[in-house]
Amino acid sequence: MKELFPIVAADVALFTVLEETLRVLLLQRDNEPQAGAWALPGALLKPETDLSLEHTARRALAAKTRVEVPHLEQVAVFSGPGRDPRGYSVGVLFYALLPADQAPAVAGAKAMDVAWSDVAHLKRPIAFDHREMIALATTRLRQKVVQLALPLHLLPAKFTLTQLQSVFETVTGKPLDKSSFRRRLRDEKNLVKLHGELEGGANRPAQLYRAISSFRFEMKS
Amino acid sequence: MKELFPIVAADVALFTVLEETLRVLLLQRDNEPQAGAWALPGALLKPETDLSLEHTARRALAAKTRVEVPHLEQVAVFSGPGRDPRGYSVGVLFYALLPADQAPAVAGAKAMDVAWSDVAHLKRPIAFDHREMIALATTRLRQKVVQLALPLHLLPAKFTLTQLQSVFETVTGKPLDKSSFRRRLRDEKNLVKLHGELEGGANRPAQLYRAISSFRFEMKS
DNA sequence: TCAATAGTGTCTCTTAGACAATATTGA
DNA sequence: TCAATATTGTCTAAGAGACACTATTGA
Repeated sequence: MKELFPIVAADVALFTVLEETLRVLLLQRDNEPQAGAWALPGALLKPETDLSLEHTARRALAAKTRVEVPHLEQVAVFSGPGRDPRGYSVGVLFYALLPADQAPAVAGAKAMDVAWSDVAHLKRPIAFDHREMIALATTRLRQKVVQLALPLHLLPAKFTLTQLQSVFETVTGKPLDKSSFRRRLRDEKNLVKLHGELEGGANRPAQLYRAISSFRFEMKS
Repeated sequence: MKELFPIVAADVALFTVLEETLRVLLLQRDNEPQAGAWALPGALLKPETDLSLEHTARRALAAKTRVEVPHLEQVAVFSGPGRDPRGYSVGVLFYALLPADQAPAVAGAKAMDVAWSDVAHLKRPIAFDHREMIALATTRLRQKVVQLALPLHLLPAKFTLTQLQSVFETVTGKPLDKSSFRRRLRDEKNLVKLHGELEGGANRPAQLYRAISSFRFEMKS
């Protein structure tokens, strides 16, 4: 009987950048199956309450997190009889971006079962097919950013151009020329110069910017 | 009770190019709900037999079509309580490409309930949220082609460069310079020159090409 | 003044687009 | 030869990357 209805779930790859590294949020599973292994936050679809699978995804994040993520995007659907021992399952994968300054609020020092893992070196045991999910979500995020979709959702509301470039380089994995990068930013007009300044350890302080209010994290062409 | 389990289905936007127009395959519904309206081919997930939702999608095409489509790709998931009056539904949308020379085999003159509709002018009544699905699948296809993913699956196995350019222009909706286009084709090496020739109504005959055997319809960067 | 980082200017090389010139066929 | 389309070549302009130069701060 259970075979007639698939399990439907939403899983979320929540990314942030810490220490110049692209990281994804993992939770250690308490229960079987795969107790002890690390998994993406996820939740089963509740038809009575969820207006869509995006709602399910947000609910999954809210359950383990206190943070509101601004950006949530579909990546792909994974399906099949062998993904989950509990039965035929359909898993809809999303990805979301979290500014670095909010990352500590998610994985506080207290929690042993929450981790921001470097996507390039996933050393923990990963549950189900979540390793593949992380790889695909990472690729998708990279593609978007390479096509010059500004990953502003990974930055705090106010940021310097150097910080923006650093996030860019971390996500894409490639260095960028400062001059060209700033030329591009000037031409597209997604940024607004603010009139306060920042830091300056022992050097020239940097201008702060914010995104224009209508900014959207979208493809270009 | 039915509320606890969502309906899970795969729908396919099958594209081809006829008369310099990008077209999508529509079927007229026999049964309620929405009898008489036109819908994308689709099928319910059968957990007992479908190894994945891509299988479900292929099965949906096979049911109304005799054609094997080479290329099938996920677009997005649509979900919610209001999409289908039969209950909460989760619909996974795919798109597929069919060479123009195989299009007649699908919608033969006999069938009144099969149509290749111009995606730019959908005049028939469209069932459910399939109009939105068609729009999204079209956008996705366009994006891929704009990024110079050669839409070779829309062409017969052998084709001329002029035919390829024409398909390109039809899908993207924009004219292309012949010289630049051929330069790009030469640089990427996805085509093989054949040594037979074609037509020539009253003019110079065109060289035929085919895709290299390892060709894949993928993003560039 | 020095170290360190922010910000700007200039040069070159690649590439896309415009457009012209040549080639080849049947009628 | 002519009409029609295929194929190739050349010029130009915009953009990306390399790299150097100037600016501003605290120590």
